[in-house]
Amino acid sequence: MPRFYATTPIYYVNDLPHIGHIYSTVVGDALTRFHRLIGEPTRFLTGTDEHGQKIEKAAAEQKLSPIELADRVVARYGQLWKTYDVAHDDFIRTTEPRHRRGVEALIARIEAAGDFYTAKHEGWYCSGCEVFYTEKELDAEKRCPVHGTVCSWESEENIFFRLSRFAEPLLRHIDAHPEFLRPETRRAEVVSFIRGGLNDLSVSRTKLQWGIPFPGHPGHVVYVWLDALANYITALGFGAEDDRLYREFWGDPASRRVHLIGKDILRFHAVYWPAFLLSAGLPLPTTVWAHGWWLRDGKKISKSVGGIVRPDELAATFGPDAVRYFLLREMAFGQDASFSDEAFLVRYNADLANDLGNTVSRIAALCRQSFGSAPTVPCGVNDVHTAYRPLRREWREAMEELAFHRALEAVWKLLSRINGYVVSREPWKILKEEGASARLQRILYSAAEGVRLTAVLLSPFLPATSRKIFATLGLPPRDPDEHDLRWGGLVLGAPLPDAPALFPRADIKAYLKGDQRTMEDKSSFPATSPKPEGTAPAENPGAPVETTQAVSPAQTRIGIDEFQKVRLVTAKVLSAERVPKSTRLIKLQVDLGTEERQIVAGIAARYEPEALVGRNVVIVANLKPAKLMGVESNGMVLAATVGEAGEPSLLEVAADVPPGSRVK
RNA sequence: CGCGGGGUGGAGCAGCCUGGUAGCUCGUUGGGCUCAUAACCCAAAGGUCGUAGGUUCAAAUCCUACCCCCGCAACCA
Repeated sequence: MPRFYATTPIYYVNDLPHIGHIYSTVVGDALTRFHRLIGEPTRFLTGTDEHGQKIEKAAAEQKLSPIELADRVVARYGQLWKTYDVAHDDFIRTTEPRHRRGVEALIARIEAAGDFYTAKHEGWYCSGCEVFYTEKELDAEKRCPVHGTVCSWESEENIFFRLSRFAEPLLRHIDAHPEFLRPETRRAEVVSFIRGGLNDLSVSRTKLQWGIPFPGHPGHVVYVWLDALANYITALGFGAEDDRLYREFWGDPASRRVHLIGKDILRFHAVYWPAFLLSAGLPLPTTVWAHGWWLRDGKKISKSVGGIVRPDELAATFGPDAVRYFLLREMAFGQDASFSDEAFLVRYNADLANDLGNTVSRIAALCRQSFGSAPTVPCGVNDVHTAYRPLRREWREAMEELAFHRALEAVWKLLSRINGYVVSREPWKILKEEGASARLQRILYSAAEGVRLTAVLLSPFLPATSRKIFATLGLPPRDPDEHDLRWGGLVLGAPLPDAPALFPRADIKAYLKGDQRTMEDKSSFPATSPKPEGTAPAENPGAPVETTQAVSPAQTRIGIDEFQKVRLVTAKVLSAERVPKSTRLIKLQVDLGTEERQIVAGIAARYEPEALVGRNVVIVANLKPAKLMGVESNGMVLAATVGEAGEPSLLEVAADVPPGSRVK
């Protein structure tokens, strides 16, 4: 029996979980639940990445040791996966001894293959990415392409991995295994990246302590990605005395090994990781599946606007299964999708309340009214049964392609057939006319059995709901197995408990209105904590969408002394012009009374330069100078940011206030 | 030539890899049903599949060029 192994990225613990993490994990959960359901020995792994500079830093900022910080975030993940009914078989932390042993074993093999060498490494280093960039990859200002922060020229003695050796083997592998990189567009991306040439990769660091000591090289710590990627096999016991799981789920050529990742970490999984494995002489993953990103209302959330909490709130109000459903149904797996409250609510009502919930309660009620129990006469030939088989195939084929949205569509077709069947047979009329006849028994058996099968097909996606439906039909509420996929699993004459509605209809208008209020309430205090320096959403493993869910609990107030460090003064705009080629920036000359200075402000979206001249504004006077688009800015003009788009609205000061007046 | 995504009935999307009657959901209209969560069922209206070429017996799908929109970054100090 072929084995199936799926992994999520391991999540970086400098940040609390957000919808991207939830998505990757729910996808992995649905996928592995499916494989378990069809009877394959299956393993699902998730975990956390706990080493690296950023963690050291983030921990220091919160006055914690790195491991304390990690423990906290891990606990949070634990709760979250429990809430979302995630049935992972293992949770790996890169700080665990078993992981370290495995990494050491992996490194030993690469070492033995002769793919490490030591050299002095100089280059442009981004502390955010923990990566050296080539001249070519940076712009004229030497800014990191991911973070946009300026990289520094660093020099250190490093251990290098001969990545360059693997360009050809990788291309050959990709070519020979169409299923290796999915979807197709990602594959093309990787091929062109490899064709562009691979540089050897520095795989050790001497600047930090928080990592796995590099074997045989005191003072060196293993590069976080080499460390992190190895989790996929260390969690299976690679390098341990008992490596049975490794041999079964990874070492066996017949096993399927699927990495689910966000498209932002494609390069690491499609190039570096396979290269490490090739060097070590180990099997490669069968598939690296890069999914898209969740966008908020069609756009990524602006950093300065502070985003709005959703998944948490929606899960609390409508249940985690509703969120799972939305995530899996709404995204065409592989592409980007948009998360909006309205879309969520529409799906919730139409699919979950009307189609699924109503059908379940409708059939259960019919049975209860007719027989006071489940039907007592089975039926093997009917429209529902006829519809079921092809739909089950459709469901299964979609799942094999990880097309969750299509698999769910197939399930909903079944629901539709059940409803159609019931309407055409009008069991309520039969009950009046002939009572609980054998005919009525057969009809309701067909419908109820259809509902049971719906619950089975649904179990990978909505495990809790599936169990509830089982209970409603008088069956033991458990996770189904492959035998349950066959027609005829209903228990005849089972007592039917009174069951509350699975998904009570939502009043969309009321919700959206009430929501507006909570949004405003929330914005009245700072919802986002300052991000660790150099951190951008894009570098988190998983699909990064920022929500304030990723907020640290520290909403500390500051003392007056701290506030007074900021020198706010009024100023009069002398002249204003657009910064060439820029869409948002305006260059201002302002009069501070005692001096004149140049400030660049990102307000062009709302203000015409001409309209600014002569205006009194409030500025931060003691801000470090910065260059924006090559133009120097010596201060910051204060403006309110309005709405999700963050439109600027300048602070007004009465015309008779002289320039240079202190604001406090 | 910065990177990426997209342009398919009123809205939101799938289909494109592996050419062969254009599909789903919501909405609209008409009808049915009254068991069920004002739910469910049936039917109808509604589409130059961004544009122009090309390949082909056949193109939403493959190729070429172009247009437009969006995200990211460059530019929120």
